[in-house]
Amino acid sequence: MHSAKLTKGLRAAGRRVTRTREAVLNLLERTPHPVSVTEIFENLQKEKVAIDLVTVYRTVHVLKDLGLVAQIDLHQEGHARYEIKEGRQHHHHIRCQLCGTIVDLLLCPLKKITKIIEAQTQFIVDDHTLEFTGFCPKCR
Amino acid sequence: MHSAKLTKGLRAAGRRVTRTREAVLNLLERTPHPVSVTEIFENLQKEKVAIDLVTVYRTVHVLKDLGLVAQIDLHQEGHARYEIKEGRQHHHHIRCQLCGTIVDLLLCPLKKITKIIEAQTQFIVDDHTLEFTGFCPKCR
DNA sequence: ATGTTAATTGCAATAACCTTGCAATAGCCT
DNA sequence: AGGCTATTGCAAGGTTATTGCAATTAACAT
Repeated sequence: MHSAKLTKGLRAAGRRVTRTREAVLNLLERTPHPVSVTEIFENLQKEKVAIDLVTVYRTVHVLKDLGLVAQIDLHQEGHARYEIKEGRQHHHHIRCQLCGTIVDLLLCPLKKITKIIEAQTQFIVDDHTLEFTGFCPKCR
Repeated sequence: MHSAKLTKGLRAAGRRVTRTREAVLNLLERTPHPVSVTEIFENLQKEKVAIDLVTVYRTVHVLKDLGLVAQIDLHQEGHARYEIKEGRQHHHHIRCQLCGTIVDLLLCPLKKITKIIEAQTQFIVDDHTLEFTGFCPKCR
């Protein structure tokens, strides 16, 4: 219910540990898939946590800057999602085109590919995004 | 300067061949990287093609529905891009984090992976998106 | 504990991107 | 050429995200 990483990170950045930051991070820790700002806001409201939507936007930015949370932009969704980074290995997602269910993929086939791309393009590769879409077991 | 595919596709869908649709498709055919709606609009204005921004939005939707154009959503850009599909093989992109340059990648390592993912998740995989980010030769 | 200082919050307003409603325009068919 | 109706331009509206500012509150010193 209380994150040492959060306190440490905020302090190191000259920022403050607040109720809202703990509430948002805690919600993300309990949520097993990437969630939108609106979903964070609505879920906190259900739990009677008083927070403004704007504060949620600002908070996910702070958590992202601290490296505690990752921003996930799924194809054609029109809004960002966020998921906890701490304690999770690098992974990608697959999303159902019909019901919107998002499932984690625990493999990433791109480590070897990166070197090939660097040789081909003369870029230094820093990051990548990968997403699959299709039909989930219920909708197929 | 005139696309048979466009005429054929539009007719088949009970739609009309118009000056603006030809102008947008033609611009995309001449542009070697994915462009935003605003870029399409500005480039056409430079070429003295009279067209409204709203019409550009509507036109890229039509071209996408016809399968002539692909929508590309790059990570954290906040707007869609579009590129010509006709005559181009399946590919992905790498984008420079500093100057924004987008370069095509002519390889796709995901065909084999798809089967593994289908076995793992019980999804039927329909599509995927892949994007690399990093630093281009000029900015590295 | 209490006061001081500055980061944070909530609210309203604004921005960016995209869509919709509707009258005027212009393809397309006969 | 004339008529039907898809398309366009303009204005308005929608959604997601950001910014300005006064009120609040965390953090620190006394």
